[in-house]
Formats: sequence, structure tokens, C-alpha cells
Amino acid sequence: MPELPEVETTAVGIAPLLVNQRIKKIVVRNKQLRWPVTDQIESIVKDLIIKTVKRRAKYIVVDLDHGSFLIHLGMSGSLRLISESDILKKHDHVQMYLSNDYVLTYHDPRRFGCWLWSNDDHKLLDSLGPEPLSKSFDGSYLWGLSKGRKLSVKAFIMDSKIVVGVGNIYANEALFSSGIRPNRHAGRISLKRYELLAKNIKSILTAAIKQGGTTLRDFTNGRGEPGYFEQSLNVYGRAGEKCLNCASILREIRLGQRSSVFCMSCQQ
DNA sequence: CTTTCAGCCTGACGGC
DNA sequence: TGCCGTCAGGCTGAAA
Repeated sequence: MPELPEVETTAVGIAPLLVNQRIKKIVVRNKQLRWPVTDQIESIVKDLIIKTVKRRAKYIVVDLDHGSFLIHLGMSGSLRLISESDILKKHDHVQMYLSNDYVLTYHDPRRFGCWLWSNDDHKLLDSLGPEPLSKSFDGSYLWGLSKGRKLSVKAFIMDSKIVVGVGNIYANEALFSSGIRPNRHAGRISLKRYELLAKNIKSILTAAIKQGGTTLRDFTNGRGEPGYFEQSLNVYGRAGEKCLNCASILREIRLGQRSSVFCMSCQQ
């Protein structure tokens, strides 16, 4: 599933072919996504100009000269740039035809994503916490907000009001690297350990983004479909297997409806 | 206020 | 071979 690094790579990858283009038309083939695609979007955005393309959390924000799109890839979404004569695939739900003759095509089998237009601020961005790679996100920030919180530290760092973009894979991995057991109460972890955790979240995400830059998918030949990065995973998806550090058998529990894998011996 | 959890959806996978 | 049940997962909004 698209995690923050995939969304970042997508935004960076498509931006050069979108910015300053005019929208010739939009075709919505299935508007039933996580939320219905904005009504009348076809007529609203015709002939508008794309100003910028950027990422916020796991959203892609496409600013127009009137309003903006908020795109989310959900669990199974992807964007690719194709030509008008290319053959569509099953689950290609939205297409944006550009004046440079490319067609930005949104593909999403599970339809957990969204494609919303607004001429104002998008409400979904209202209560988001800081970007994990920003300066304002660090150990003391996490520690400060964790006071009195009884939920698990894993659920805590996956809460987008606390910090955005830390999905299940990276939460599991960052907690392993930090030697923190995922079910520990958020409010009972020391500043020192939060500093290590914040540092590891940053380094894991940075490495994945960098890998995305080098793997550099080609968004213009129809291969926008990921192709998620080869991830070196220590715990995620490895329940029942040996810890790569100490050879103990990795355990799996569920926290906040998500599978959480950890090493009883390396994570306390 | 905090915390939990249903629900959205399809494809992959295991059992028979 | 195919059918069926189960699971995965980000995120919001309602319930507890």
C-alpha cells in the first residue's frame, strides 16, 4: 500500500508534467471512492490551470488557478500518466486530460482513496499533525503530547493528529529499531526513548524516499503502478520468524485493529 | 476530553 | 478447477 515515501515519489514524479498545464477535461468513470468524487467536477475544472503539485501527509494536493484537488491513494491507489490512445485498465476511475496530451490516470481497485475538489481549504487537512520529516517533529514533541495518554505507543505514532504519514509498516519498523514494545502505553515512555523513536522514524522514511528517488518509476509509460520499493523489513510481515537481531521468534498482536509484530527480547 | 471500533472495498490466499 | 471464507489495510466519524 502506498506509504508516505510512495506518495512523495508519486507527487515528485508527476509534478513536472502537470504544472502549468491546462485541464482539457476530466472523465470520472466511477465516483464511488472513499468519498464520492466532487459533484460536477467535470464542468468545474475544465480549462483551469495547474499551478503546483505537492504532498501533505499521504495526500497529493494539486493547486489550480481556482481551487485545488485533494487526492489520496488509499490502500491500493496509483497515478500514472498515459497518452490518450492508451488502453484503460480495470479500476481506472478518474482521468484528467492535460493540454500537453498526457492523461493523468487514477487507478484504485479497492477505492479507499479519494479525489476531491474544493475552492477553499480542504477540511481533511485541518487537524493534521506535523510532517515527520519536519523540524517541529522530534522526541520532545512526542513526549510532550504523550503525557497521560494510555493508548499504545504504536497507535499513538500512527495517529495523524500527532504526526502524519507513519503507516503500519513504518510504525512496526521504527519501534523495532528503537527497542520499544508496541503495546507500551504512550504516556509511560521516557523522553530519551521518544528521541530515539523520532530519530528512527525520520531515518527510515528518509531512506525509503531516497530509494524511491533512485528506483524512480517512469510515470509516463504506463508503469506508474507500483512497484513498491524493495523494503528491508525487520519485523513487518515476519511474525513467527526469527528476529534478525537475536533469533527469538517474532510475536504478533493486534493494536488498534492493526497487526503489530515485535521481538519480546529486543523490544521492552 | 480519550479511546475504541465499524465500515468502506477488492484481490490474494488457504481449505476443501 | 473453483468456490467460499477470511484477511489486509488508511482513515474518518460515531459510539462508548
